[in-house]
Amino acid sequence: MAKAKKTQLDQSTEEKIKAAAGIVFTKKGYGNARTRDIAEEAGINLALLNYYFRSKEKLFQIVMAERIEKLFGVLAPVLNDAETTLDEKLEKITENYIDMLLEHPDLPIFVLSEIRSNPEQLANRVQAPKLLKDSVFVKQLAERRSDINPLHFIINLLGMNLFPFVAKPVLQPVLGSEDFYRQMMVQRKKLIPAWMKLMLDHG
Amino acid sequence: MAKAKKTQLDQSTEEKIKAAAGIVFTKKGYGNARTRDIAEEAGINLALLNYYFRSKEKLFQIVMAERIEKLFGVLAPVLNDAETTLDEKLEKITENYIDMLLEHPDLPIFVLSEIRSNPEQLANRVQAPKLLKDSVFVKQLAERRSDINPLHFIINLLGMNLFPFVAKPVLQPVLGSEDFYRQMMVQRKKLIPAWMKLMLDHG
DNA sequence: AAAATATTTAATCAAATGATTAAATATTTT
DNA sequence: AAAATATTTAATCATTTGATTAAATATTTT
Repeated sequence: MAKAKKTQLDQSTEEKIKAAAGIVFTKKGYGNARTRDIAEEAGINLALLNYYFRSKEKLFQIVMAERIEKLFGVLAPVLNDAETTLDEKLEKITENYIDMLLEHPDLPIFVLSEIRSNPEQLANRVQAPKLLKDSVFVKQLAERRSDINPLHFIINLLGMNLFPFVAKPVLQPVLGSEDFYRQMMVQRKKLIPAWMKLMLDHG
Repeated sequence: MAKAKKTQLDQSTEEKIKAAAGIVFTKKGYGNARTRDIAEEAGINLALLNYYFRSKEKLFQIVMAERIEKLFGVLAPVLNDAETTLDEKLEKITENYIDMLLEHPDLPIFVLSEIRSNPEQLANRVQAPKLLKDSVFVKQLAERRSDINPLHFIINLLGMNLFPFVAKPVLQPVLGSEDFYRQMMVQRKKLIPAWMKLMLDHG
């Protein structure tokens, strides 16, 4: 059998296709993406795509699983860290999200819009319920402000972090250059935790 | 010519098709939507769809123009109202948005995701720049807090209002029933202006 | 090197899908 | 009512697109 080299090539070509699929799916969405686009983006033959992954659908599932993990995987470790304070968690989540999203700006809109057009299949992959009920974060919040509904608080935190990326196609023209957009988001790394603390301390 | 009755039927059938297109496009997105789905949803023949609107693309443009107007048209009149205070504007925008979005929950994700997959054609239809630079709202904010960047402030306002709808497919399972989701959003009509005022008064 | 196995491609298929056509039916005008 | 016009449909076309096949090439094992 062709083992050593096979594995090497496998990885290389398979990864190339996966990466290309990620780019094309994320940019166009499942329905607008053509398998030929993906093959071209990967610099390979169309048949090869079906040789490695059985179908467009299968390839999409793999890409989507990675993306969901990337978008929501940031949360769990921070929310459940017993060593950090509530304030530190707000800072950490914001910094992690904005750093990551500056690298992958259309991740949120891609994941959320695909979930919308196929909720029964995708929505359950995000195990948000646990985090929002049993996490250390929720307990810390309850101790400090038992009158604040943790769900509202988390929606605000995620909204301030994710929304500017979801709305990027609309905001970009307002801001002009890509660079100025970036500056705004970097500013928010400090601002968002401050606003969130405001909600904790007053109101 | 068949004028009177023609116009009546025109309206009726044309509107039926447009409404059906709105439903199908909004639910599935352009790429995943089939013209046959739309025809079926409208209860008419496929050919009739092409008789009234030349193509899927043309029909989509019409639906999209309506949706963009619906999503962003709420803003301009309120932001430019010289008769209301800044605080009143925050309340008005929040109430308008949440009332409207409870009726059309997937409007934001639809519009934003279609803009993303076709920015060159759609992004410029939203004339956000003017509102965010010359509006009465921005002037009032500058008078009260010249140190606050109005763009950050508006992103926060829109994020708190729109994000829970953009993320609805993910939040819904957390909340359980549709009814509880609705309750949360109704609560936010009072909460969001309060949080925004907090940012104005402190920080 | 020969055999076995894995990888890649060009060519092709079959189904889905947007669009058209020609004919039938309904409505309006004269 | 007849003619003209508008509306609707069934059938069909042409293209796109996801997928397959059979053959060619490369790689690994023996």
